[in-house]
Amino acid sequence: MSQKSDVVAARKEKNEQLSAAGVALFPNDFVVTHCVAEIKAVVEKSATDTLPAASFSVAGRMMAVNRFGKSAFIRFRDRSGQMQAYVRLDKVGEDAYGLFKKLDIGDFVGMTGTLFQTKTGEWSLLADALCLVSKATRPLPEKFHGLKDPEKRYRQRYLDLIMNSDVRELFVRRSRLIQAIRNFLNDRAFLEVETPMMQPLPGGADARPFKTYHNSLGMELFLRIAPELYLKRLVAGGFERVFEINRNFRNEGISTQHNPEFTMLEFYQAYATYEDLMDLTQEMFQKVATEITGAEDITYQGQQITFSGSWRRLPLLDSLEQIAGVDPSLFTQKAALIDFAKENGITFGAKDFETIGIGKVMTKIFDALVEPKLIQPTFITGYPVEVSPLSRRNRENPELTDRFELFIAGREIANGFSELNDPEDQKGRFLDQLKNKEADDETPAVIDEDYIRALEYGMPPTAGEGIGIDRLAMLLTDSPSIRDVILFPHMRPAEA
RNA sequence: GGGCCGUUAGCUCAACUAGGCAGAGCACCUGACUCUUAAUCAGUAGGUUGAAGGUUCGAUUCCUUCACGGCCCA
Repeated sequence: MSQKSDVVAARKEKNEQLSAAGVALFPNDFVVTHCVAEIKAVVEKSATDTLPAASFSVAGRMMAVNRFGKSAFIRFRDRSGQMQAYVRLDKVGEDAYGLFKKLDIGDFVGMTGTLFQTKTGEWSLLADALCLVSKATRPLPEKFHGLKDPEKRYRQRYLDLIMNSDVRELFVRRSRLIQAIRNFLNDRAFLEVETPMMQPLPGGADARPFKTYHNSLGMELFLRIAPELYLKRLVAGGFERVFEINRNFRNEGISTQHNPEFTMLEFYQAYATYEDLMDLTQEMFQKVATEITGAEDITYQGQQITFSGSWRRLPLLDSLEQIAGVDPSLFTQKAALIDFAKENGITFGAKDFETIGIGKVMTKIFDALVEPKLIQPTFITGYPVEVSPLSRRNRENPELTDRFELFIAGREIANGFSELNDPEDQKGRFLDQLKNKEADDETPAVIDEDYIRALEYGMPPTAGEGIGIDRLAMLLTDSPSIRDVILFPHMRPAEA
């Protein structure tokens, strides 16, 4: 047996001894009157030379103990912070001190006492009483180096959170980010809704879905790849401003940018256009960044990024010309454009090569040569109809759509467009999509007729947008990997 | 899917280059200590070196396969 088991076995034996001596290992009757932050606030308010006479009852996890025989310092932590307590035999008495001597780092203790200042000036709790609140049977990782192994940090996130305060703060920040977005949209009369995660037809994006099965209905269902088609049904239903912050599932590769399930904000606003949403997005990011980081400028992986001011808006074709160096005369010559792509090391699947449209070639070139260079927030506009099956056509150039994507730090962060609300055009686009779809049995080869029907009842002109919350969280927490901003990133099962 | 790197005590890491008894710090256990904060001092104990196989008198070290993870690429 390993040492770990020996430590655990030793602690279990100790637990039995404590139980036999009448000590409850997991009581729930300790009454907490203050959290650490509240106690610290009391200290702040008091005159420095006045001892607050009040008594405080506080509970927390023991993170470190310095023992001196008949007294000891404990560093303990609760949700609000960490502080120190001083436990003395002559204050807590023989029984409590005897119990305390048997406690381990990692245990939860409850203490009642008054405040005093140590020789070094640190305000500490002088315990009058101490009890065990919850016993830890496994030892915590080492206090100084903590837990570093990334695999263990992701698999046992609870340990990561116990040991690494920066991780704890990061996830608090993520939570605040989502709250800030929610407030921003609520303030603008958007209604938060929930739409199906399990869908009979996976739609609203181009991605491979996860399949599942409903036993009593005897039917196949798909985890959603996007909520889009349902949210627009709601707009047709009269909810003119809706949003949803929830999980999407895509059955594709895993990387520092991709987790199989990820969090997406989608919102729809009737009587708005994609241009309105660019303004709104800019405002949202500026407000949220200020709220979360305290400034409109951030540093991401060593790069200075500023959200302030008005962001660059660049048509896709112009970006290909200016940043990728594509001669505009190629924009109408598919073969020549493919040659350009190949010269630049862009590969096409053999099947792709026959059926690929010129719009798709353009976006491939864009992905390879333009996207990585868009460090400062940039809206790329005017995507080809071919790659935008749900977007409204541009009035002047019906081969392009009224759509934008937002890029920051070389990554796609958001995607928005004026919605296509012409049911005939929409149906035609769905049918085209179906025609060009690679033959696979992953997804049903049928179109979402009910969505078409909803459009046939009439949907007001609307603009909608999706924002990747995980990627935004990465930016605002300076995290290199999406796993760092997802509490439980997907992992293969550990070896038995 | 491909390339590179990693996996050694509960945790953080040595030992591998050039094969020769697997080590340290912290944690644990025993003892001392009533102002420490990586407390200190003394002592004890803790290992299937990710798994399987191969080469060898001898493998943590070299080779092969596999598992899991990290980074990069597709």
